Amino acid sequence: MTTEEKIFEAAKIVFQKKGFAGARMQEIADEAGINKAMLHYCFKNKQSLFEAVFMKAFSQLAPQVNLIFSSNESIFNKIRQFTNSYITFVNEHPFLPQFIIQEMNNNPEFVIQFLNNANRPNPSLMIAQIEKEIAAGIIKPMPPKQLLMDIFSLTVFPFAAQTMVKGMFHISEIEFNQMMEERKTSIAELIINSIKK
Amino acid sequence: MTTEEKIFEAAKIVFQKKGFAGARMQEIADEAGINKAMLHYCFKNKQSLFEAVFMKAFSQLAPQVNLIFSSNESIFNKIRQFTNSYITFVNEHPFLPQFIIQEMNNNPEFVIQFLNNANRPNPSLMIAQIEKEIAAGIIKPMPPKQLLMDIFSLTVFPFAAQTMVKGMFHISEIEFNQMMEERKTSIAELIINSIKK
DNA sequence: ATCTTTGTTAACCATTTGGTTAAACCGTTT
DNA sequence: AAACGGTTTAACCAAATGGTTAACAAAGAT
Repeated sequence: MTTEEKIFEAAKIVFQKKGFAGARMQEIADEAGINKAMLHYCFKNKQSLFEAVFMKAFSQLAPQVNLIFSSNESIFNKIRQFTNSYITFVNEHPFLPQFIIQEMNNNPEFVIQFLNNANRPNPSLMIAQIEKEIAAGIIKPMPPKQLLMDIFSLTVFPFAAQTMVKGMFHISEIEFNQMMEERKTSIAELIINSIKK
Repeated sequence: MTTEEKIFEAAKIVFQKKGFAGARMQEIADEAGINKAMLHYCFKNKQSLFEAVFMKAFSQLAPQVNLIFSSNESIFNKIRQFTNSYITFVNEHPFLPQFIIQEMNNNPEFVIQFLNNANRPNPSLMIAQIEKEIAAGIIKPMPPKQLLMDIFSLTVFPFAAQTMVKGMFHISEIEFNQMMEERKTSIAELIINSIKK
């Protein structure tokens, strides 16, 4: 692993744990096991190091979302694929959703950047498909954006609110993961049942 | 409004916008229109000012959650009441959910404090009721915690991920609020439909 | 061998930031 | 009006923090 990679991995850990404002350059250096000056040798400054980490995180997650938006499957199968693949992915990167949501709320200017990102989540195709399937009488009439919001909510929220969920239900990491495993299919069936005519 | 109240309100605004680490005492003082030294005259330090704000926020939100947990209604009516009253409440405090989730993730030690809070959300009664109604054949068999997670996810997530949702759907504040208004009933019916035998 | 480029570090610097202090302000009491 | 108490402020301070510098090491290139 090159020094730059070591720094990047360390920055990922620290930024995801503390957020942009809470992260300390020294802590990142310690985590990477190198001198603080190296951070500025490899990356311009805190901001650009953060942006590198954030954009990488986002561009890992975005394609997962686009799976549901642009495949040729029926709505039902898209939903099944999405909940499954999204939860599988996030299980291996459990801090990504809360990290992205938090930093987007704190630095709304990022929203502009991510809207220009090449593989940004683009819901318009999916919305069109929903409208078509409603018109065809396959699913019940409903605002497409609400359906998308339902899917995202059920899938993403438990990860975003992980700490609180674990605390409130008194469950361990392992039990939490088991619940998420169950949700891979239960969420999809919940949604499908509710929209199927 | 007393000076202490002015400070508290200003702190609420700044902490909710920037988080604990991102907030600056000077910015809070400016927002309150008073001298920085007054902050330390009224509150011991940044940490204790933050805790006051956070605990107030939490103790405003927690009772809303307990509505669903401890009333004597049927599950169906509890769900209807909860989605409605929670969304109504959060519409007037739109930053509370993301604030609480964010700071809980960043300072997990708060989870301990909030678990000792008198009016903490305590799901055990609700879980017992769900189990009873399953046994009675009123609702379909399912893990009670999953049902609670579904309810929370659908209700809280759109607020917690507000900035991203607005950005992805290209919707304004007003359209967002309209969507949330619709969700007051649509979420409840979605859940009820899915669990009703 | 030595020159050059790249990688790495310890020490340093400027600014920001949370927090303090001592004096001023102001309404109330005497 | 003088003394007193709580309130408010300008100026100040020490520590933390992001960032820089200049020296040093390692590895190729000539």
